[in-house]
This record gives sequence, structure tokens and C-alpha cells, in this order.
Amino acid sequence: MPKMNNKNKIFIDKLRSSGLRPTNQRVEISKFLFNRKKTFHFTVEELKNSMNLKRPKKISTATFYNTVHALKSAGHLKEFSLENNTSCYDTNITSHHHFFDNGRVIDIKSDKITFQKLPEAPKGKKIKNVEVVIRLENNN
Amino acid sequence: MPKMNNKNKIFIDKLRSSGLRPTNQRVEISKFLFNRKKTFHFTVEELKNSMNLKRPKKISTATFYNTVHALKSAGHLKEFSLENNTSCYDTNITSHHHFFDNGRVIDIKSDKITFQKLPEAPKGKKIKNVEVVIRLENNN
DNA sequence: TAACTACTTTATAATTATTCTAAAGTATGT
DNA sequence: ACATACTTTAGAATAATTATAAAGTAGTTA
Repeated sequence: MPKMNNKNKIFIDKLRSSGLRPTNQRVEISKFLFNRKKTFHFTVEELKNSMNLKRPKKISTATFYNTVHALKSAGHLKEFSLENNTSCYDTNITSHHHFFDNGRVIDIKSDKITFQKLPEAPKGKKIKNVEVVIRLENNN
Repeated sequence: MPKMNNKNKIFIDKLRSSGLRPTNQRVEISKFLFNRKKTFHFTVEELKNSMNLKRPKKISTATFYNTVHALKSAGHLKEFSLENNTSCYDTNITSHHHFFDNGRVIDIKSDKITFQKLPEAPKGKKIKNVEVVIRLENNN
């Protein structure tokens, strides 16, 4: 096998810390997801389509699902449900909130929403996180 | 057909206002959902199972889906997505929020959460609603 | 480096939630 | 009661996701 060059170290590290061996397919997925200036949202289907579009040799659906799940479990991706019951993933793992605008998802920076009052967790439980969704509609 | 007695009027009205004729199946679903002291959460699958369990003549899956959808579109039910990408419905249609605790959903009264700061809607848009999910985990 | 073993990839089948279809049944206006 | 448009139903179809198992590959060991 070809020796991995150093410029991929960061993407390989994300895989390793997710318990995944850095295979070619996984490294390409990791690079596609994290080698960018801006974070973004995607469904597995969208990821698969955009990555496979230009590839002569397609990466299989199962590999996309496996890799995305492992990255998510390790905390490298955040998951949320869309209205149509599909999973959407976010490469922005910092605490933040969302606008939902007719199927379009827009990030809201964490500091744009603050609480005056929050309930206490039931006994024996503690709060893991708080997520706000602001649903939008067209003016008038 | 037997004349509907008055005690079902309220359940029939919910159907009528959802654009549905009050057939026997629909009236039974409407009663099952709304003829109770406390509101509750359910998935279509759960609703179907609990209603059909004791019935000699089962109501079909399609009827459950159709009826629940129409009730939801008319505003008699609220819908939200669970973590496992199934739709969950809430007979509590007042504005409120939720705890998510390992698949269990618990209502949070609206006045238990208040905001200090909320972002403005992007131009051309307005806020339809704001929903908060507080995810719980076990204490240590 | 060779060889081994456990982990991966892949195509395909299976599953789950949901929607569609079309034939037989029913509510409602007249 | 008649006609008609709306319903119900079983079963097929779809979509997203997960499982399977055979062939391939990474990492370890000798």
C-alpha cells in the first residue's frame, strides 16, 4: 500500500479517533467533509451523490453510512432530523442552533440565542444539550 | 347508517375541520386521541398497535396515516421528528417544548423556558415558531 | 518481507416507515 | 333511496437505512 503523506494527517486522525482504519475511501470522505473553509450540512444521500459524481470508481452506500456514523459517534459530526425524517449531518460541531426554512437549514450562532429561564432536569438526569429550532415562513 | 350521537360531536368536529368525513374508523381514532384527561405522544405505529390490539376488525395502516396527517394539517396534532427518524405526534397543541431522554419524550410547559435574546428572521421571512429540545443524560 | 488476522468494502438483500393503488364500501346531498 | 364523491383496505411501491457475506486490505508478527 502507498504510504500516507502528512498533509492528510488531520483527516486520518479524525478517522482513527472514530475507531476507523484510514482506508482510501474513508480518507477521501474525511477530506471531503473537513477540508474546507466553511462548515456545511448534508444528508448521506447528498454526500454520496456529490462525491461519486466525478469518481470513476464509486464508493458504496454502506461505506458512506458506516463512516458518517462513526464520525458522528466520535463527535466529529452533529446529527439532526429533518422534517421529512431523514438524518442531516453538520460539520459544525460547536454548540449552535438552526433556522428551518422550507427544507433549508441555516446555522444560528450560539450567542444569538440566550435564555432567561430554563427548566431543571428531572432528578437523576442532567442536561446534555439544548437545541433550538426556529421555523421560518415567508412574510405575508 | 346509525345516527351519530351527540357525545361524539367534539371528535367529529375535529375530523370535519380537518376536511374528513366522520367515518366509524376516523371517529374511533379521534376519540382515542382526544377523549382523555392528559395529552400524550405517539407514533403512527404505536397508535395502530394500541388501537388494533383489542379490536376484532382492524383499522388499516393507511387509514391511520391518512387520519393523523389530516388532523395534523388542521392543527389538531403537532408533529416532531424523533432521533430514529420517525414522526412523533403530540395531542398537546399548545406551544411548549420537550425533554428528550433516551427515546422518551417529556413535555416542558412553555413558560418554563424564556429567552433573553432571539435572532431576527432573515429578510423576507418571519418566525413561525420556536422549538426547544433539551436532551438529557443520566447523572454520572 | 511474508503471512496472518481482523477489519473493510461492496453488491445485494432485508428492514422499516411511509405512501400509493385500485377495487369494494360508505357518507351525504337531493 | 340514488347518485356521486369520498373512504377503506390489502397489498404493492418507495425511500432511507441496516444487515449479509464474499472478496479485498491494513496492521501486526515472525
